[in-house]
Amino acid sequence: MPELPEVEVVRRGLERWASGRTISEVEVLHPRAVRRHVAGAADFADRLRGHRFGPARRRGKYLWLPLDPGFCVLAHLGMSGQLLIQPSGAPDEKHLRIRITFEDPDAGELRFVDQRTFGGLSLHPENLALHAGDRPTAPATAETLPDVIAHIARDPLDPAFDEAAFHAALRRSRTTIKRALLDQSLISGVGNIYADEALWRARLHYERPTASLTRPRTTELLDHIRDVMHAALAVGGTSFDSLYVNVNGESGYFERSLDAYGRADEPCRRCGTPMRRRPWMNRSSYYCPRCQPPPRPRRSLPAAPKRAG
DNA sequence: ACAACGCCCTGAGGGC
DNA sequence: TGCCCTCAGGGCGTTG
Repeated sequence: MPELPEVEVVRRGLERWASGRTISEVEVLHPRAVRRHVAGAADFADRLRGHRFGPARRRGKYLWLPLDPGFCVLAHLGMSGQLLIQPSGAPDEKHLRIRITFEDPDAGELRFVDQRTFGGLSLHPENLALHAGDRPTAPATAETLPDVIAHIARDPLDPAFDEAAFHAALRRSRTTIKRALLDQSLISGVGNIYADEALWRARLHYERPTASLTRPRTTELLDHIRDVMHAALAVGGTSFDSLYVNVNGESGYFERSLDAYGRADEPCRRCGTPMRRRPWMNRSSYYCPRCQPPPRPRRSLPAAPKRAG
């Protein structure tokens, strides 16, 4: 389940093994892998052929490689997607969906492998854009963004992440904290696993109303998100120094270092209380019932917080 | 406008 | 052995 740290590791691998290469051929083996490319698989292949990949970029869980100025190939790994560099002629993976070969025969080939087909590749214009979450008064940056992900907010590791704007959005919103963390238009790169980890570290229950968070609490939560992501990056970032673009969503970090996710009935690493799993939004939330007590129910539906001045 | 739900998809694993 | 059910869940289109 690739979240920001895993996707960043893939970006680094692409930067090393794909950027600067010129594409010779593209083979789409499953149409669903290019479903976001509305013009279809043949058009996708035709428009890539002969172009050269620029530097690998990332926004949240999205990756892209610029081609000619003005357009780019965008990738999302979904749940199970992998981008691999394999030697030419290596046996096809069972769930190989797209193969991109390079003019340099020694460069191997770039493969998109995806069991569950939630991920995919597509071609898009790349525009100068005022990014979601940016202050209108912020100085214009020279950054460009694929048009279809202009709504994706910056991630918490981005130096330009606007913490004040994020906190203001939390105060304004009538939702709960975990929903907000998974809302990629508010903050990007956080998925179910890192949300549960950061909430455990911050001792916040997943149903805590966002409007009740103080600014210091928001800052603390963001710091925990950054810490857990940096820890995952430190582990995952070490294993891509081969011909593989490491993509495996399971960076090894999972088994060893998770404090909340997947630990139902196991003792909380802080207080020993058995951890709980609760069904939540067609998925699961893991938390410690003692360290992360549920918020007290409101007498009535909370009105949007009004603050004078 | 905003919040929340349902669907897309495949394979692993459990129960019987 | 095999069948059916549940679970994993990011993002987007639809509904409320």
